[in-house]
Amino acid sequence: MNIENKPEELERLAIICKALSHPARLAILQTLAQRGTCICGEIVAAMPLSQATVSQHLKILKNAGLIKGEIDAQKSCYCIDTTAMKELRGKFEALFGSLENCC
Amino acid sequence: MNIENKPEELERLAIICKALSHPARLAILQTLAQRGTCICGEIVAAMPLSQATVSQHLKILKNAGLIKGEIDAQKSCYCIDTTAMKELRGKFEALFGSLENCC
DNA sequence: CTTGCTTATCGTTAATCGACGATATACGAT
DNA sequence: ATCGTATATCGTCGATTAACGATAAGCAAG
Repeated sequence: MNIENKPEELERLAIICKALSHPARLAILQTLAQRGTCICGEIVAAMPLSQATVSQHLKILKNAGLIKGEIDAQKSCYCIDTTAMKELRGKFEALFGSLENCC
Repeated sequence: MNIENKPEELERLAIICKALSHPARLAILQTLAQRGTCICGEIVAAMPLSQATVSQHLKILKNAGLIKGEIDAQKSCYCIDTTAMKELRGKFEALFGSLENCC
């Protein structure tokens, strides 16, 4: 009776991991986690990348469900979606929860 | 006093996540986690991919440090590297450990 | 030493990614 | 209405990825 991830769950986890697979995006998440409250283009200022590139990374993170964003006046506010974080943790748990035996 | 990941740590985490960012590789890890003891080409049999492709995925996982492999006779044995798993968990903890405030 | 089995690597192709400049869109202020 | 600011999207291009067949390498058995 294994806690087994079904193919579509692996697919979903893979999408999340892909979103996490770039240093710039991790840096964005780190910034969001530190400042907690939403940030907008401060992220652009804090990174050595063009505005277009940062916006693209933000979109990827958002599409993966890792962050939420809402438009406030002409500024955009982003923050980490804690639900996704719990989902991530849960899936990892299901995958590697019971690993003790090895070669 | 933040528990902050340095750039090179983010880089390392990104590499791990990239290795995890493909369903086939997650499936391989799942198989290894379930069977626990090392497997070799059973993985190939268990997957709808060619032997070459599976071997490539195994190499990627190994390069990322997620699995260990050793050659036994003419067969190769792989298993999950629990150290890497702990590292992964630790880095996530450092990144998202303190997230409560949101927009 | 040759055959058969297992795994790794090579070479190729199509697809996707990452970065950026150039727009486009939205909106407050003048 | 026009301007300036903030953000998103488009189009492009070089780099990387994913998949596979073909082939190489290693080894046990005959």
